Amino acid sequence: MTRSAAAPVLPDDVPPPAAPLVPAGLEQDVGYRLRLAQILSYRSFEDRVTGYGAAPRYLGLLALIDGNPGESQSRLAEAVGLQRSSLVTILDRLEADGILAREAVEGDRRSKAVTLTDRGRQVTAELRALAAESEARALDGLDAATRATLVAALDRIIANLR
Amino acid sequence: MTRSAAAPVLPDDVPPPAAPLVPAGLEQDVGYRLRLAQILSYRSFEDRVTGYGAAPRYLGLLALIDGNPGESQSRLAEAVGLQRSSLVTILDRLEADGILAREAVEGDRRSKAVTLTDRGRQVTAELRALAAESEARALDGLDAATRATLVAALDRIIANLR
DNA sequence: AGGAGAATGTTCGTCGTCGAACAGTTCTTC
DNA sequence: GAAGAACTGTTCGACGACGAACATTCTCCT
Repeated sequence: MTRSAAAPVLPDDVPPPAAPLVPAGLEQDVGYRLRLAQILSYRSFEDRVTGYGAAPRYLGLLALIDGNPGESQSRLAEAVGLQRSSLVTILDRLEADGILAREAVEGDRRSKAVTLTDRGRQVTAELRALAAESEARALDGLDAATRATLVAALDRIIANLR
Repeated sequence: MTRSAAAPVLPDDVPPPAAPLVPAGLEQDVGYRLRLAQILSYRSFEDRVTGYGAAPRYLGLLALIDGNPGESQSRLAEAVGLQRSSLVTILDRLEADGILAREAVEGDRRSKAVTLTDRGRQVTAELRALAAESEARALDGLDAATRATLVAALDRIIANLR
């Protein structure tokens, strides 16, 4: 990073690529990177995908319902790290869009079983493919072993904080 | 997940620990984990720290200003992954709290140089210590090599998406 | 010079998320 | 069995972040 004493030959009419700012004292902080990586990753995915309404933002939720049909709203909320109350609005919209359905569950008249519709499953599948593309860009340059370590480490963090 | 044919010996009056739900098709997805880990990590930190007003939420920003005093709002916003317009409100409050200051920069009357006050530096230092505690909990069980790989991988992801 | 274009910080309307409350239902415990 | 606690989904008010505008200032070109 230190500019060598030997002046560069080419005229630097091109400004240096604006060395990324580094937070003092958080040089090794994981939380800081976690937040930044998440914001950028999310944005890059949403910018790339259009025409699916609110679904892309909630792909994680949709995949969760897909893999665990009939689950209650409470458990879904906890699994995706959202508040029960927040989930209500989200499910309202996705239900209005014909992507999922809330059905009565026999044996407990309080809770509702959340399920994907056929259309919901199709939309989820398409979004999954787009997410995979987006993720490939994000993970470019990381070999398989590093990716595996990354996934395992994140899982451990999630488990520690749950 | 399939229940073995051999019935468990102990009476399971204790319900199974509610096996965490897994999103179908995203079993290896990094974006999903990134978001979840970030939400939980953030929440755990904010729950643990009280009495600092709005500062904890913006520790990353404060550390950034601490390490790069005099930087413009635009560059700060980009570095921390926020919108320029969002940063205005945040800086307004932190400035009102006496944590930072916006000074005129000579040579460009558009931009303003953001700096920490003495009090701001002290608050940042205290929050940094608290963040380190919180992070220790999150990273429990990960050895030094794994942590280093994690940090490097996140840095790479951030660089790829920037 | 001088005018088009870009960059800076800012305001404003919109929307998503939270947290505290609530009514209805189920569980627990005496 | 009946009352109290615990859980379900829900509503409502408060607040944060966004995106599109804007006025001001700077830069670049010819």
